[in-house]
Amino acid sequence: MKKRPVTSQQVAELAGVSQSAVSRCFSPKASIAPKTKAKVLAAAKQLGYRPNAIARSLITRSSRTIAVVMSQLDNPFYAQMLEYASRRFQQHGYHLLLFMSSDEQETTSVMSDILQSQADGILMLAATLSSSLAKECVARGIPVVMINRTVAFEGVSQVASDNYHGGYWVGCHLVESGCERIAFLAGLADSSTSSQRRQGFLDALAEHGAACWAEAIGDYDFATAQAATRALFSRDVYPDAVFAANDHMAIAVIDTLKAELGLQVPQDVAVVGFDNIPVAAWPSYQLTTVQQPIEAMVDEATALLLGQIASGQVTGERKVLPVTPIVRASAVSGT
Amino acid sequence: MKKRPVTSQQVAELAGVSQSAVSRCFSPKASIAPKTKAKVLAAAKQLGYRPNAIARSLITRSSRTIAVVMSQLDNPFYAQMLEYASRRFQQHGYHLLLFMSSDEQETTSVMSDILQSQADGILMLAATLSSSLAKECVARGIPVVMINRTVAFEGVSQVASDNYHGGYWVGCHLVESGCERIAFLAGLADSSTSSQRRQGFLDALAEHGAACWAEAIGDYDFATAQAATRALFSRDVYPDAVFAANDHMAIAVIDTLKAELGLQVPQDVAVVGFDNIPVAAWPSYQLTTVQQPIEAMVDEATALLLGQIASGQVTGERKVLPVTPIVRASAVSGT
DNA sequence: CTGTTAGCGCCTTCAA
DNA sequence: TTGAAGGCGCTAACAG
Repeated sequence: MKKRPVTSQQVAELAGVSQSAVSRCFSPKASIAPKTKAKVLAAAKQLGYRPNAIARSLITRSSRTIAVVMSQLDNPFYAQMLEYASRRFQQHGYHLLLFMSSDEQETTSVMSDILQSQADGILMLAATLSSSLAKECVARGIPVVMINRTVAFEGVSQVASDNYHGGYWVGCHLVESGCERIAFLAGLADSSTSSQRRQGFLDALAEHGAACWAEAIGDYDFATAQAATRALFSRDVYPDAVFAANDHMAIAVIDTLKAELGLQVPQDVAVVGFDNIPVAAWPSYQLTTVQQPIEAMVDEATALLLGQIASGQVTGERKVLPVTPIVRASAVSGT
Repeated sequence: MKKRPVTSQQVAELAGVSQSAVSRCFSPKASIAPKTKAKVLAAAKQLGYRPNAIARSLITRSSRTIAVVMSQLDNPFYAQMLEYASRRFQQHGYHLLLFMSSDEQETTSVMSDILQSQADGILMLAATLSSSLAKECVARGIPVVMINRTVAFEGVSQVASDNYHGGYWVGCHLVESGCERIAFLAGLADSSTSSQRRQGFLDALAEHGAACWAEAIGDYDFATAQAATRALFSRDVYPDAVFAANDHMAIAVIDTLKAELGLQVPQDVAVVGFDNIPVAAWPSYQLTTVQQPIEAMVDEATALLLGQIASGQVTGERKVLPVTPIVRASAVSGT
């Protein structure tokens, strides 16, 4: 059966001091005589005492907890982000409460749980928030940082990589490589990442006097991207280059081209992705892509959250971090 | 600045009832007159009241939180598990507190945080616990369930797939396919998963009058597995089959064989993995493997944790779930 | 530096 | 069914 945990009161009795003396021994900044501290720690060890973080939170009004809302963990890009974020916050004495939410409706119910959980801050990884919910967080003074997603509301902070210039680079690279029938495979229709990458890409083509030859939607999903690829290549004249809005889909494109359509990459079709997930570097793919600075993005988000928590001010800041083109075999210059 | 949240006291005043009446409106099983409840809910909505879960936990002594300890999130197999587990617990009104821990030493410090967090249960995904720590959890009545890892201590529950028979099947399959120089690529040396798979595999070979031709260690890591592959194939006579202890490494083997060594799979070398991660099904790999029942494993772990939390009894149970061979092109019968 | 005294926001007996 | 009262385990003034 569940035993009642040891309390600071019991430690105090054993050590022959007051309960608050025990409390002070476990608060970094409290002043306590070394001698009493030793007595208390001895008693605590003997009883197996651990401070109750719940009780502490109640009075300090700080749970030292960050709620993380994610939409997909099957994309290694976001899995990496989560792992790094967890370690980062752990370093600062914060813990992550994980919530999965696929759509905005689910997010609403999840946010209710988050608000009750008294999380000190909210980190959204590729998940969106309705503006009414965002408003409530701001009203309550809970900082929210969104990574790679945009919300039309003042007060929530946003961290993103420079999707526009990433897309722009891809456009330039493909045109300069001599490609003439360039297709774009979009991610989720309503995601800012996909539309910004697309816009930069289209602008680059336009500046070179070129245009996008075909477009399709892959929803950032493997199977959907495969279907889209089949559609794009179903006619006699097909694209000689595909820019997929992320690596996950680019891999799907390459596999479909090679295995189903008997086409070579990059000889027949050049393929470019976005993210630079580990798979992109594998010998079988050698995917040319645009690297997002995962760690820098998380560092920025961490700083934003912790800063706002410390100051008690929620400020809707926007950070855009530079991306890095990675040229591999799937789309080389001069193909 | 951070506003003080609305309390049940304030709601009570606005509704003209006592604070305990408000409390009862937010407890499912409490009895309350419909009329009062309506008044209270109206007042609560007007003020934007949300019950404070921290305060509730303090008195109910239940945080409705499960601590999850993971070692690697870059292996999609465990990312999938985490996602599914999160949704599963969410359904039951529990939330996950995420902790990353690479080695047993780090686990020790992480466990200290977990114990303080008052988590109602602990789920370990491919992470190990020292027996002293396990002992402490049991002593405190906190149920622990480990997935795919073993600990030499009574009291913690364990869920695993049938690694032995999975390995056994692989051994049979490769011998029956006519392979004669079969190599094994181990995962982490001290992991039960790797050693059980190996044992089943060796037993199968022995029963067929065969033996393992070579062994190497890949630590469940991509780069290490690549290096191991180079070593295995550095001599004139090299293996005609490789059984990698998981898919992640099997993919590394295939890539290294194809890209660096100019060998064909399965014509020159048959390759088999373990897990059946999504990548295994991709056209470029078509990896023959042994599928672990992810959802069944998590369901089992969930049931064990919630059952023990409900009963207040921690019982060290062991569940072994059946695996499913998946034959794809990387190692077919009669090669 | 130490003990005493109030609560943090809520649940839960106990009477009414 | 409802209100009043007493904590849950701890931190944070305040005196001493």
